[in-house]
Amino acid sequence: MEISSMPEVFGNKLRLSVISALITGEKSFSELKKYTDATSGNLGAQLLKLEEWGYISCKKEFVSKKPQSSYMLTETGISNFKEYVEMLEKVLKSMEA
Amino acid sequence: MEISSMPEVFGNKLRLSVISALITGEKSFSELKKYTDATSGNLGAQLLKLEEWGYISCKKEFVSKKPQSSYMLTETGISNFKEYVEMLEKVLKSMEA
DNA sequence: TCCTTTTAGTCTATTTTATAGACTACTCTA
DNA sequence: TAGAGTAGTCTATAAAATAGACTAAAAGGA
Repeated sequence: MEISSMPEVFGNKLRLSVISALITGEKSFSELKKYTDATSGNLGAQLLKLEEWGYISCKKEFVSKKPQSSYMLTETGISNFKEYVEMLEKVLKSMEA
Repeated sequence: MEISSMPEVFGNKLRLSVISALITGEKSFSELKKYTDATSGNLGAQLLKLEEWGYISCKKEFVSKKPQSSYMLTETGISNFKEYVEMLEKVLKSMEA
């Protein structure tokens, strides 16, 4: 991956926080809100983008009649994140060389 | 470094491109312009921010009566970039665990 | 029954940031 | 004297992020 083709998705702190939160497993809207300390509006907007870009998916269920949303990273999301980190590692190494 | 305290500087593709270009050595305004394919206005604005945040420094000289600008990463810039990459590596590893 | 809490958002207005490109300024070369 | 190269600045516009008021539906307690 070239830095010039870096996906837009990584250019935002909140989106990176969400990715970071979900990499260890699925989380609900409320859990993400606590973890990222974001407002509902902003979190909702960034989750929508992440979903549109195919980085996360969302499962909505009712558990004992309570709504239970569950956000998780997709395979695409994980592999693109890996690629991004590897690209940055390469940049760093190009200095050491 | 916590992802929540990720510096704003890394949240922009052009700024990351500039850092990536300078990590192998100093470059002029024109060289950065070619490398990043940015417009003058945008490049100028982002260079100013990078300088204000202490990530780059600029040396201006006249070499055989031609202006010769020379942008380079500061120690702070390099170490903060390292920290950023290392933070992302940790996030990735937390998944593999 | 009515009020509050929990869960999960949406919607819109505002603020912030990024971006393009016209313009300035100086020097050298043809 | 008219470009071309170097190095930007300035301003208007566009795009993005952000806050927070608002909606909705069910549970649980007074």
